[in-house]
Amino acid sequence: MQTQRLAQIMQERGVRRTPQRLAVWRLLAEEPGLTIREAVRALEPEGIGQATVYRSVKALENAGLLLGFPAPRGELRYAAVLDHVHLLVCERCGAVRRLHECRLSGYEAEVEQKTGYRVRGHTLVVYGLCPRCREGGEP
Amino acid sequence: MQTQRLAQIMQERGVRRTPQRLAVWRLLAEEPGLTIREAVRALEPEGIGQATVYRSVKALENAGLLLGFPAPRGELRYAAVLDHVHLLVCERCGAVRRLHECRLSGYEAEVEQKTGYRVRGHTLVVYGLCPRCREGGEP
DNA sequence: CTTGAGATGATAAGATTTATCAGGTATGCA
DNA sequence: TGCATACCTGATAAATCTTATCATCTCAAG
Repeated sequence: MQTQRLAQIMQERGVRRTPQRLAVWRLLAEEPGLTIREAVRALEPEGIGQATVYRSVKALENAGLLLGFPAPRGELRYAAVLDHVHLLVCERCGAVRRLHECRLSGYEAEVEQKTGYRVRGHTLVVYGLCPRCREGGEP
Repeated sequence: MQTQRLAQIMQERGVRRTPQRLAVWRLLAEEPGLTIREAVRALEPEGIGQATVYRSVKALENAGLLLGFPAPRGELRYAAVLDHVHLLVCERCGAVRRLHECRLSGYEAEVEQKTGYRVRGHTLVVYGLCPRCREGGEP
């Protein structure tokens, strides 16, 4: 289970491990692509307060355990991650897949060269239509 | 001037060309990396209503003329774009540069192959420290 | 087990975003 | 060019979302 690695990373990065934070992370691992508000509603029945959800998302994102990405309608949606991944998002239904390959380190080095920036990381989101939505008629 | 190309693209994509939308785009071209709210405040003196700014940002983003990206503190920030570009964002001062090279079409094809998704595009944001912030001076 | 820094929940306060509607204006066509 | 109309705008109100506050609780280091 990934729970072990999650615990390890939280430990390493000095992020306190509370049941609420674990619940937030798990929700966004099982259902990636929710907004914070949607997460608030999903966790309400478990007795987790909305302020806590907001704070947890920030803490986890800070620790690199959640990834935010812009979705249609100007929404900011989140997905749980452990390692560096790229996201593949369906523009129609919002389904999110993680892509575990990254060959952009060469690109990063090149950007450093050309710009003088110190590069620390990147976020790549690929947009398209998932197999199911590809088939389906118009939205 | 890019204004010509901008007009052309708006025409092509059926986005109505109003003074307000042009103002929003120009602001985010000169000062990329603003939140919508910051844009609202910047355009208030010009007599552009807040609702209009919100609507314009959505219309322009939809037409691929603005790019949204997640910034620290959970903010969604925007930059004006004409073509497909990658963004280079300074984590400390928020400076935004556009990178006009993209060699990810091969990657997109590969993702299509492997996942069955129909890929329509991608967003790549590289994070780091700009030369000035690298030194340690304040933003 | 003890202890203290930091997290939580409830609620209030504040900020952002959207809805509504009367009036205005870009754009296609004659 | 001038017209008609579909779409846009500004103002304001209403709805949502986000943060602040504070008393209490709990994780985790020793």
